[in-house]
Amino acid sequence: MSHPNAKHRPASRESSPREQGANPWEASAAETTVKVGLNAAIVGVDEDKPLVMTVRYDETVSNAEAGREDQGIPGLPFGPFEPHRHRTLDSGLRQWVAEQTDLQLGYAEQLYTFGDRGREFEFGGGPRIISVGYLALTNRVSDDPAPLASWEDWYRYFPWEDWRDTEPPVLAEVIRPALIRWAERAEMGPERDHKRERAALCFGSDGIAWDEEKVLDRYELLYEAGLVYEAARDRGPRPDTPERPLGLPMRFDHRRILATAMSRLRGKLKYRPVVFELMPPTFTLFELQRVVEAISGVRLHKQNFRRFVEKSGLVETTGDISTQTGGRPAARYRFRREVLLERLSAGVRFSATISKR
Amino acid sequence: MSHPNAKHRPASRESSPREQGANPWEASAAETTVKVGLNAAIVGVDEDKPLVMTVRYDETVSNAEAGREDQGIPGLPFGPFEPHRHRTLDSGLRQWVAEQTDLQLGYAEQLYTFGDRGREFEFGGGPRIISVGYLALTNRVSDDPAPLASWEDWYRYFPWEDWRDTEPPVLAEVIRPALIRWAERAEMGPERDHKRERAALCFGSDGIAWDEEKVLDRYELLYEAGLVYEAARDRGPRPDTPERPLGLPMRFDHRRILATAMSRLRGKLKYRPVVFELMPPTFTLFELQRVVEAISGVRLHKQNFRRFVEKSGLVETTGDISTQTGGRPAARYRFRREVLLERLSAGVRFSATISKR
DNA sequence: CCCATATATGCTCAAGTTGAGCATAAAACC
DNA sequence: GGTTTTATGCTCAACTTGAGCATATATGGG
Repeated sequence: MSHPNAKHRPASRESSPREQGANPWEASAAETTVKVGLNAAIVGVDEDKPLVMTVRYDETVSNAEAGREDQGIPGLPFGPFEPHRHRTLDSGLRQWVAEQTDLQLGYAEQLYTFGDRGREFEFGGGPRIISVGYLALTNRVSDDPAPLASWEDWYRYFPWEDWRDTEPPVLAEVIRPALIRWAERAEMGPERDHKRERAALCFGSDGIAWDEEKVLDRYELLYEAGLVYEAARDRGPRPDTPERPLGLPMRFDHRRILATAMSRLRGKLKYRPVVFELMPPTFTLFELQRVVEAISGVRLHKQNFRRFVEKSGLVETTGDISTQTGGRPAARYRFRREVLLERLSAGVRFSATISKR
Repeated sequence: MSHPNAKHRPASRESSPREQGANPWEASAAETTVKVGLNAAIVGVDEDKPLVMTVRYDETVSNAEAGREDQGIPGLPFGPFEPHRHRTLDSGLRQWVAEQTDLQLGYAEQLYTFGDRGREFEFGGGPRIISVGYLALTNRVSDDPAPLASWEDWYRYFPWEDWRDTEPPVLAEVIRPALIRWAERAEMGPERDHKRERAALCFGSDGIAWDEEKVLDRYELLYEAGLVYEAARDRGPRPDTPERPLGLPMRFDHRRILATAMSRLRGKLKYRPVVFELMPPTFTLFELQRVVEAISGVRLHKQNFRRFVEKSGLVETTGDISTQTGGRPAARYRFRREVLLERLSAGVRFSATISKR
């Protein structure tokens, strides 16, 4: 049985063990040498559009490491960790981002380290590549980025993740039917049941609610079922590859890293005051709500949202009012940066409501 | 101002940038080559003792990479990732653990990837080493481990983390006074205030409650203040190095990885059903509570704990009763593994109470 | 100027959750 | 049989959450 929190896999001996008590570092250098890629999912919000920074390359990339079919497909800012040039992983990431996007990162946190990137790096014979993914947040979305860099609406890559107005039609029209076929291709019995259940858990259905935090699980399921471009790219055409693959693709495993970032951010929003990294210095409560909704992809109950935010102690009014709201003017607030040092630091709690606020 | 959730650091140009649009992988191999260490914090519980698997080495380790002063000091099971031998990071970890401890890992999750290990690896001139830390959970604590491996009470490494009976005396006797001196060594003004506040936040004090999840923050503060062995080992003696350093040391950065594991596990306990990985197939509710208390280091309210667990749907009774409890016999339960597939999956919620149950 | 329409903001209410403790049950030990 | 120990049932007040009603104050059109 699979485990949603972690992998249960018997430790098969892939080659012969060493003798007890040896120093594991004594293995020869050639066997232990790898390259480490640093990848940034940089997130911002413009009005009600969640944005991710992408980079395209002007040269034609031809070596095996760069992915054979990825020319022209944009990706996240990234570059190799260079031990002699970078003091830490973190600072290496910041340098690459600055060079490629002209953005000076503020908030950045490590997401995950991926060791298996499908198969695209297994030929070419060069050293194995490992990706360290980061999530970065910024409010500088109107600065001009470098020529090859640009902000993109993240729902272009994940159209099934935006439930703010309605359930995305692609779910009923494409995804759920394709996942049913995917399950049917397994032989009848526990495996088929398990696949069906997994699909229902990830994408919701009769009785199972949509969980906006499961972005990564959903992407990985679509990849496994061969419904995203990257699956065919990495493993050859699949039985059910649709004519119009789901969402826009990215280079390498960058869409997976973005999915990881979205999951983490949607989760963290609820228990840490991270939204404010995405806000301008002052804002109205409704602007704050729109940003939370943009990130989480669901609508919130307005009065309860303000009740929560006001009670939390995370913000204070500036005294100004904003009259550009289209209705009664709204009070402007600022984030109380001091609370980052207080024990109370809660995040922005919310629970989804059925459209309409 | 520091940020408790992530690092805010300006991206200083540590060396000259490349031209726009270049393929970052084209940097020469020598500049981008590193070694990756896989490290496992394997956790189990015996009665009410939280255990971590440690390994000692019988040979004298002499090369710079292994840490100059670490001979004889035990550490976590670890070994380098070997691309030709290991299919994934995960499977590499499992192999090393099997070889060094004779344990077949079940649940394992990645914790964090550390790129800067203090300074102990900066000389020697070999390739830079990066550590990927994992948290693993097991209930096989009574199996005999390999000769050089052994289970140790994790509070031997973190004596200030066990609040089950009383506030650990070392806090009032050693830690808090030393941290006050550490803050005083900063010049008067915002920096000193900030240090004082950070100490109070980490270790609690007037009005600020103990937060059992901040294990890593506390360890890092003690390291910075020079109060743990590893600080003197990595950076030379500090002004305030105590005669009796705090807790037992570990090799390399292994105590930091263990602290990360403890933080993650204490947090995750509350929202994912991970405790059950530490339990035998059947157990009484009080046995379950003792394990949660062992891990979290705080006492829980017994009636409320059972109310929560029963309501959660995570367990079902087996029909058996356990008569070895010292009092009225207790019903035995088993974990309903099915719930790992259900949407409801909550963790084990609790909040600390002031000793006494 | 008045009205329709927007958004902002205050307030209530029922249902559920949480923290704490009282009370009783059923073993073991003497 | 009484004491001790743990198990388990139950209550109660305080607080939180989800939902919606009502009022306030802008804007724009006639």
